[in-house]
Amino acid sequence: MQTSDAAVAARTALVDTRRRQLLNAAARLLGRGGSHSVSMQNVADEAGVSVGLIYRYFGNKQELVQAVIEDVLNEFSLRVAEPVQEEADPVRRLAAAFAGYCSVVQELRDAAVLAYQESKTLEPEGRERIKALEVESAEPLIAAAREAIDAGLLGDVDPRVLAYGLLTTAHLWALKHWYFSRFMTHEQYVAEHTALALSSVVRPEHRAAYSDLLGPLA
Amino acid sequence: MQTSDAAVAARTALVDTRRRQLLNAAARLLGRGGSHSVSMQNVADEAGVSVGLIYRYFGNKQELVQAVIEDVLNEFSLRVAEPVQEEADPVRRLAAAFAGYCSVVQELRDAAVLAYQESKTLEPEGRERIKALEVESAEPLIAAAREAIDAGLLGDVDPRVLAYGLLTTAHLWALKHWYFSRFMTHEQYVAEHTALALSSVVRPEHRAAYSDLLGPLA
Amino acid sequence: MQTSDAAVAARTALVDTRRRQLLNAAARLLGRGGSHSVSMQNVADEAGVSVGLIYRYFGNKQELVQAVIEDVLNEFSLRVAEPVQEEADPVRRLAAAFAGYCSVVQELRDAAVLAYQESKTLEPEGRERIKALEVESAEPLIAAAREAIDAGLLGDVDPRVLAYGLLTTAHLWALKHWYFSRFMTHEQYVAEHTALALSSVVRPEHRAAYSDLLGPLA
Amino acid sequence: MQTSDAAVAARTALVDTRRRQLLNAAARLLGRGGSHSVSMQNVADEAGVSVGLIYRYFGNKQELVQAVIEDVLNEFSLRVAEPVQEEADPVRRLAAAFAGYCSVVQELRDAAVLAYQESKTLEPEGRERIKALEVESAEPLIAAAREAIDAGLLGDVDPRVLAYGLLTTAHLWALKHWYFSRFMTHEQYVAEHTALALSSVVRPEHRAAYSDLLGPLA
DNA sequence: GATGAATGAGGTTTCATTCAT
DNA sequence: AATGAATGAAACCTCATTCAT
Repeated sequence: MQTSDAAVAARTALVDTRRRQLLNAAARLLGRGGSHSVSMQNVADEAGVSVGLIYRYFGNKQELVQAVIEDVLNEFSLRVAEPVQEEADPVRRLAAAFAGYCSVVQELRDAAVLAYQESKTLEPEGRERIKALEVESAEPLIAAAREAIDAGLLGDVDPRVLAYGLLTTAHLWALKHWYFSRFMTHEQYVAEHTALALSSVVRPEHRAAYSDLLGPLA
Repeated sequence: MQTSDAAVAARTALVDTRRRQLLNAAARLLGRGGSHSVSMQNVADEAGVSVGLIYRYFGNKQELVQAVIEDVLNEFSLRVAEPVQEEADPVRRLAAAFAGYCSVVQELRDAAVLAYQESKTLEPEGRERIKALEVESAEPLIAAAREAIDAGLLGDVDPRVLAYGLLTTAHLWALKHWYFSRFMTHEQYVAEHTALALSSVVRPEHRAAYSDLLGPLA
Repeated sequence: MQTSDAAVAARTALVDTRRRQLLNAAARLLGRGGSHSVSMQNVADEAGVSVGLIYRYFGNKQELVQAVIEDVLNEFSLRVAEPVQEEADPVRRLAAAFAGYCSVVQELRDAAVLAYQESKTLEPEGRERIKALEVESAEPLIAAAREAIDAGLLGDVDPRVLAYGLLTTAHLWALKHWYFSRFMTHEQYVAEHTALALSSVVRPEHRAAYSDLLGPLA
Repeated sequence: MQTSDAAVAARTALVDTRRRQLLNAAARLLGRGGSHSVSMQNVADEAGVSVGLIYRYFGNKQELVQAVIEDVLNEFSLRVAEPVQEEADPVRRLAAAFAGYCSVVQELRDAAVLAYQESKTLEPEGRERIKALEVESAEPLIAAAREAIDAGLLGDVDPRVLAYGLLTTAHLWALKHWYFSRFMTHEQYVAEHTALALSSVVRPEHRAAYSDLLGPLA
């Protein structure tokens, strides 16, 4: 039936809208007051709905928290994929992916970090899913690193170690923002860490080609 | 009076013992079940004492949590100071300090990381004290980096950025231990990150002198 | 919208009902077992609701206790206003106001007195509000006394001293009810104290006019 | 045995000293912070002894509180007895007894009142003993009133009603001291209430004899 | 006699969750 | 679909009381 189809579509759309509305509200609260301020009542108030309604879209609080974290991790994957595809050179792809991570972190700041921390309170099953998503979100970096190594552009290094190091460096800004912002901007932070990371692995014979990324360490 | 003196000494010793007992119990719980599992009842049970007793040694829960975090941070400072003093060469001092951090992280693992995260729930005043301790615990690294730079051993880099990068790398093992332990030991992790960090900043003309630290990236 | 209006009205009514239900429960407990027996659990049980619900209507225990006391004081003001307005003669107005106080005391008995006593445990701000309400509730008595003095019906006396003396005399029945009830009824108590108070201040030349109030002391 | 006798005497003296020390400490706390501030720990601190020691002199907290109240009531009896004996005239004896009460109240202020209030938390048996003591402490007033009535000095009034009224008036200063002290001193308060009470009951033909007590109401 | 560390029941408060409307 | 009043388990904290020293 057409009506039924339309109704189903409308319902699905509403479900998505509501879920998004609630996830955003929760993320906003996380950013503002830390995990401590995420109560079901607060989420409801922040989203402008009733407490009861949350339970029509998320089975319980854990499911909501899990969804918020997965949402952030998905944002990472999405926001990194695009800049990566535009770069042909694998080293520049690596740098672009790192810059992508950094921009998501800068944007979501507290929410990004706090979402992580909350993960200790989740069920093992949910934790596994989050770990998987995290590994997945690191893939573009690992892939770029591996290709650069295979192309002989980088020295002998484990691509996973390199990639995770960059990923953590991206988060470091959110975690220690209170310290770094005393003496540098986020742009400087990204540039300096890009230079540091690349200068450690780019083979001497290719350094000249990336002098724009390596800066004074070229 | 001997008795009085002895009594006072005994009391002081007891206070210290109890505080340590409670801090350890809390740290153990943090490591096992995350901040979520640190209730006063749980700490009491874990320490084998009654709830009420905790309040003779810590004014309230926040004070206890604050003390746990400060305790961990002090442990960092202590454990890093020693290896650093034994090295004459500033670059090796940097490496030794990093290794010191890593060994504390390895030992306290979860407690180290989770203690940090909990800090979001503390009072601003306490947070400031923790930040100060953290900056202080990074000092040996920053000092070593600065001396190495002044000695012309390292390239042009901000010693604070370098130092905090290493500090975070040390924590990274605790945070992503579930990932890295799949394919490397903690020793390999330390060695590889030491090599990565140094190879990015040691001037080409001095690389040969540190080939033992730089490994394949030498 | 009708529904909305009706809903709002229903909610307001519910809020009022619940507050009253809880205030009454607390007052009942005060009367029965003293302030000692007013625990949130007891209030909840007495009112037939859950503990948590109390916190939807009162922010914390102090607010509840404060509200109970203010409620009693308001009852005094209300119950005294009416009989006072019906009397044209200021001396009779004074007597009517006193009788009004006494009847409230008789009805609320213990709650009335205990509510007072509890006030020592309140915040300074709340205490001030209670004092203000108390002074306010004494106003009708003071006003009547002042008019009677101005009309030359009473001797030279401070109307505030006279009024507060009567107010306390009213409370005295609640406080020492266990003593007086051995040998007199509440009606006799009111009559005797009315006579005592008036005979001390009514000028000799007007005593005859109030012989019904003065009784044997006329 | 002499030694034994002396030892017993010394022990008894110590017991009395300690009891007094603790009662005074408790009374001081009552006066300062209300019944709320009377915890065994606070009493111990205030008295400069350990918590455990209190239990060698009072079986439990209730016994201590009971003793504090009885102590205050005894103070009333003692302090009223003396001035009463010095007056030959029964009306002046009544006034002297009232003044005695007032001076104890003024001295013990809060403790006097708060001691009463606490009584609701005591065991029925203890309450009865307190009531008995209270009635007893009112005896001098009642006796004086009765004699004055028998001597034809006062009008037809129940001596118990008159006596208890005066007793409450004495307490009124402690209870509403915050109000009265705005516009009168304690001396004025005592004088005015003495005048009020006497003018209500002294027979017209004897008023002249007590014009010093009756003041402007003479 | 005296101490004060230790206990644990009981009080206040919060918050995830349910359910009648 | 949506509401929010109601619940009650569980958290934090206090304090009367005991007992080894």
